[in-house]
Amino acid sequence: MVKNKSEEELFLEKYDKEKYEKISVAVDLLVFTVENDELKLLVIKRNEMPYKDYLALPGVFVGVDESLEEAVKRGIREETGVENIYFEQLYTWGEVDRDPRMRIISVSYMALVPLESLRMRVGMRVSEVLLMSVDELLEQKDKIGFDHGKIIEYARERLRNKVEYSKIAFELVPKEFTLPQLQRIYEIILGHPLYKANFRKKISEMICQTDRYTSGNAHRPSQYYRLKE
Amino acid sequence: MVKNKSEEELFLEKYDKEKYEKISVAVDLLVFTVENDELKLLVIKRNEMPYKDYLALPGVFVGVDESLEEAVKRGIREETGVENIYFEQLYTWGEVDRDPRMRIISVSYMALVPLESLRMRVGMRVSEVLLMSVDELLEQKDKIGFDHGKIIEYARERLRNKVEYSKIAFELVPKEFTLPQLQRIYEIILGHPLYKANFRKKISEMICQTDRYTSGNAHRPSQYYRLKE
DNA sequence: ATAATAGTGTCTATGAGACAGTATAGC
DNA sequence: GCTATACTGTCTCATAGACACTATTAT
Repeated sequence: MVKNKSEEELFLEKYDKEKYEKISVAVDLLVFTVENDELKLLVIKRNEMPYKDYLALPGVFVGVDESLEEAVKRGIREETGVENIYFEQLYTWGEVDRDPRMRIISVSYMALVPLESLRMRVGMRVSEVLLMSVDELLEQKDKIGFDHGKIIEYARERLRNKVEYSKIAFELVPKEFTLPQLQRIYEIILGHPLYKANFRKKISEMICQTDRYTSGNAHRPSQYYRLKE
Repeated sequence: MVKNKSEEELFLEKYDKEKYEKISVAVDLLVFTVENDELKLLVIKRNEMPYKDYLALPGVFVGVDESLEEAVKRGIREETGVENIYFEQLYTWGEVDRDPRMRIISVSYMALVPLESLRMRVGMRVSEVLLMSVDELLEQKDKIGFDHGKIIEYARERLRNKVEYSKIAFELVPKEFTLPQLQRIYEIILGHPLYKANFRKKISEMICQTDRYTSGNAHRPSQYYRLKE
């Protein structure tokens, strides 16, 4: 008796045969920070083929006994030395030919870290890690390897959107911050200036005062705040 | 005589083990539709261990030579018989123990299909596919296998959010639809009634009239519209 | 005419945006 | 007092929400 195989059955046969050729899974990291009034991203300069001398996102392969989040934490630790920073999943990229060496599906994660935390770890790095302006990066996408240019664009867009309706920007300032400082972060991410009074009204319910003030500047000092709760 | 294993032997053991233990990648499908004034989801009743007799999301493994999107299209075709429906990536789930058989990372995709398109394909299905109310499903999460209950909640939340700021609800009605019909879709997804006049103002710039009207009802007929562009 | 649903006009409260004003430090 | 930046008050306009009203079909 001839039985028609379902597509799934046929697929599983093929799948079994190609077991040795299975898909690799990686996490790609988009570590953002703000430096010199610019949004910057942690990238590496590749010193191997493929895409030798191109820029690329740092990333690690996901181990069989490792969750995606564990892989992300490990990757962040390896590339920056910092721990316990904010991150969130962005998108999963699965085109067949996105890596010429082999089939790699990559789950991208965006991490935000205040420059101060990153600075503490400067010099610890082994491989060639750079902080580059996101605007400049996206102006010369031909220097970015793999599909990472597209991923960076996606992340920047997500960051812009999320700044508007979430508290994500607070991840880019120290625990205590001034409002002009925070406003600068918003403006840099959004790419346009904001009105002081409106900005303060908008975030007023998210913050609470401290009794500390800036000092040493030839103008009125500004008060330090912290995130509420 | 006890013989130490050669390096070659050890390597082969390790290689073999890793070969077998690599990560598998699947796509899980959340096919939503609206039936009888309820938001419904396509689920399957499992007839195998693990989670035999539990409900679960349909899904397929991603082939080595297949993109994520190709896998999704294949899965949707296999489970519903329909083609060319809207879908978008939701989230990627990567806990180590989420499937007791083996390490599977699953990329979840949400698909929306008007009931009319689904109806055309009813009876084509092989395995046991059900259309179940999302509310009822989430009230009895203990009957849902794997981490799929969590995934369904995530998807429902995303759908709710996205209805508010996108044109996603139009994917659940036929190409030509009446405004009361569309409003009903919005209300079902959001879970609360809307004011007619406000609803119409809000979507007025997304739609354009046709010259067709409903007929045969004992009340004023309603006009058919279509999505602009 | 009535019942039932389709469709519209408009008042109000809320919030975003724009701008002008006041406050306080170092020099 | 001057300069530079911090901080605040308030007007306007667009929009979301609430509600009352009119319109059109079959019976």
